Amino acid sequence: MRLVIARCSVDYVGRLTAHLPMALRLLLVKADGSVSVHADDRAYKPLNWMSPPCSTRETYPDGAGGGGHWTVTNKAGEQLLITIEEILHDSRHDLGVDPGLRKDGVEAHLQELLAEQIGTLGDGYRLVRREYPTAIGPVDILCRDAAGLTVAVEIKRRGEIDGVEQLTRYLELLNRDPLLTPVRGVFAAQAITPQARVLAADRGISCVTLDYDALRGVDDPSSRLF
Amino acid sequence: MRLVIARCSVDYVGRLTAHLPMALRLLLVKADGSVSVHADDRAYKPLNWMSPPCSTRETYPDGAGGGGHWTVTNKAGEQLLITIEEILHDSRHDLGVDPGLRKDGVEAHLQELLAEQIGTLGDGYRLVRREYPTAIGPVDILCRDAAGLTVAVEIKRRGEIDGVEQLTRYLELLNRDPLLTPVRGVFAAQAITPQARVLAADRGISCVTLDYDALRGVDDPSSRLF
DNA sequence: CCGTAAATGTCGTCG
DNA sequence: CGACGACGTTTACGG
Repeated sequence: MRLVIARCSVDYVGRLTAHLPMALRLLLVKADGSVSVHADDRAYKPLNWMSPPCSTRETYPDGAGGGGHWTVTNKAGEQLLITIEEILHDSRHDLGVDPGLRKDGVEAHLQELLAEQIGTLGDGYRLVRREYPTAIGPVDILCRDAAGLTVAVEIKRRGEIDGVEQLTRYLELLNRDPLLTPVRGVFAAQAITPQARVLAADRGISCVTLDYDALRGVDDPSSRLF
Repeated sequence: MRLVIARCSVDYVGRLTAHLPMALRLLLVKADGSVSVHADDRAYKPLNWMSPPCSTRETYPDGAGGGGHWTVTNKAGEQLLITIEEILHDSRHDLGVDPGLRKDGVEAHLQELLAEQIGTLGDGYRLVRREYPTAIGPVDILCRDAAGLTVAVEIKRRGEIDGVEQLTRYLELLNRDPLLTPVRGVFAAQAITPQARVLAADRGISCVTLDYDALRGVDDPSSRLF
């Protein structure tokens, strides 16, 4: 990883054109060749960047002390042009390969847990399958209730209006299948906004709030007392 | 801006829980107090971060040379806990305020171009107006076809399912206006996904792919030969 | 590699 | 402050 603090201007020509006037910024060059330009605010987003794979050509017409140009190019022909007036800091550091991030609490995990414990939705529920395919995308969970009627479940971490819309589209399609219809909808999330509840009720979709810790608790062997 | 290269492990507890095992990484502390943790790959996204506003508490129990803890907290109570084993580099740089990015547009430009060249949609089409107002927001373009029937156009750079939903809502409203009904829908984008096409067809909405260069070419004076 | 959905999305704007 | 839509979205996952 190379860290450069420099007075520079930046031009990006690619999916759009963008320009940064001359100012002091951090140039971050990573081991994969990627380049990002950071201002002194906003944690997440660089002002400008080039994602890997890409390559950089550096030129310093007036020698090592003077200004220079970096031209960063990728396969698609997108370009990041960095014009450097002055370099205030330039250091390199070998970090090695990162062991990577372990996440807990995402939607995929919720889906796994609910599929394993489909009885959470009601007694006698049986799983048909996860990621049940339709022409407009997979339904999170398809199952049958105690009466044998089909139920489509959409799972979100946060239940908002667009999730209800998504489930509505699936239900419309699924209900055209004579082998499945009538298909009922269940909207399951850790938290559901009032707006989403109103829309769901209007569409005849029932809402279920999921207790992540409870679902995980039943599943996690380490939490069992016996 | 403060740049720290350190052997560290990181735990995030907030909207989810995440853990990074001990490894060499870049810690980037910006003037707004934000903190991000970068590995030596990927230009855009840090491994972990805390967005501003947030505050950091640093403790070094064994003195300046030894390991330490950074606890970064925000208003919502989310926490980023950084355990530092060793610091290899630590520098501060005053960058000042950035003049900011100038972008040269995408979707707005597409809309202008298509409005100017509404005949792209078919012979005899006439523009009624851009940004035609409705109760739930403006329709990108309203026009009439050769037969004088009303057509609502939704324009996206990338045509996906959300765009079809948006246009559907507009059509529902517009068709309640006795002066306009029947209103037909056209979904126009540089590229349209298969599932968006399926949904559009299902809703009786036609799809048009836009050639940005061709639209611009007709418009751009610099490309004219005479 | 393409298509689709999730994201600690982030970041504007507008009510 | 919350909802909505755009983003050079980026990123992960499945066929």
